[in-house]
Amino acid sequence: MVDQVSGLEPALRAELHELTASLCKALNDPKRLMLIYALAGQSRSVGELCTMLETTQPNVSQHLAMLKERGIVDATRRGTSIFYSLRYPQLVQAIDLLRGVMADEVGRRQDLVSRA
Amino acid sequence: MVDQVSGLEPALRAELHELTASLCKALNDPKRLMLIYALAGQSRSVGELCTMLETTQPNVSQHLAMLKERGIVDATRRGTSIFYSLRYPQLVQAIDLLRGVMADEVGRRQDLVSRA
DNA sequence: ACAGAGCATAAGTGATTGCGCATGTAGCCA
DNA sequence: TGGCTACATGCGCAATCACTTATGCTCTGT
Repeated sequence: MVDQVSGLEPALRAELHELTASLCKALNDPKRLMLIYALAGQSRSVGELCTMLETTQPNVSQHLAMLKERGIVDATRRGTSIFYSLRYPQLVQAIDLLRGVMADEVGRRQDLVSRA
Repeated sequence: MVDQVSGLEPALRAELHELTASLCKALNDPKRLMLIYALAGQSRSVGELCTMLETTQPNVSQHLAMLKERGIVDATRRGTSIFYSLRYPQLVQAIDLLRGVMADEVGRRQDLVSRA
């Protein structure tokens, strides 16, 4: 896929990077990542998510609204509650891959420290 | 890995999400994504990157500094130039995975539009 | 030592972000 | 209908962001 990207017109390539950056922007907040992992495998109501994240209800709703805008998450009403679910479960795998890179880097830094 | 995450103490889990979010923050800018893809497979000088990104030299330097802080990128001096390279080539694969999710979502939205 | 090339850094600015607080809205039950 | 629960939304604030302009630093060649 890298070769496909480098073969694109600069304008198209920039647009693609813009889209990808928009997705990454949804992932650049710890609480949103917690939300995504909380929704991995099962849908949950806003109240449940508030308890899990230990934060206020408006705060959770705002983050959920952003994830919904980007199509990352789906909302369904059941009674008075609204249940959210992940639209793309593969997203969790992608984040895990990023986390793997991060783990390597953390290990490298600890090596540097212990060697000092 | 999801199960490993969900088995962690809440505090540790939050810290891990903080680290991952820090990495995502490095990816949430189109120009930084372009930098990463420009460095995929070969190292490049700041001047080269300025030409490729069509932006000013301080701008590129600032983005590179941020990527370097997070250990995403390495810098080596050769003469008067400084060459940057990707420290974790797997990062590109991870971004490609994210891009795949994005492509699915774009297709879904186009379906919605054409159906209206 | 000096001039210039290549890059980093500092300061200032407008725009965006996450958050708390207050309020609005939709469904359930008496 | 009224009141309650569950959630969404609007507003204001402090913090952060990306960018431009100006300046500093580090090498190389003379």
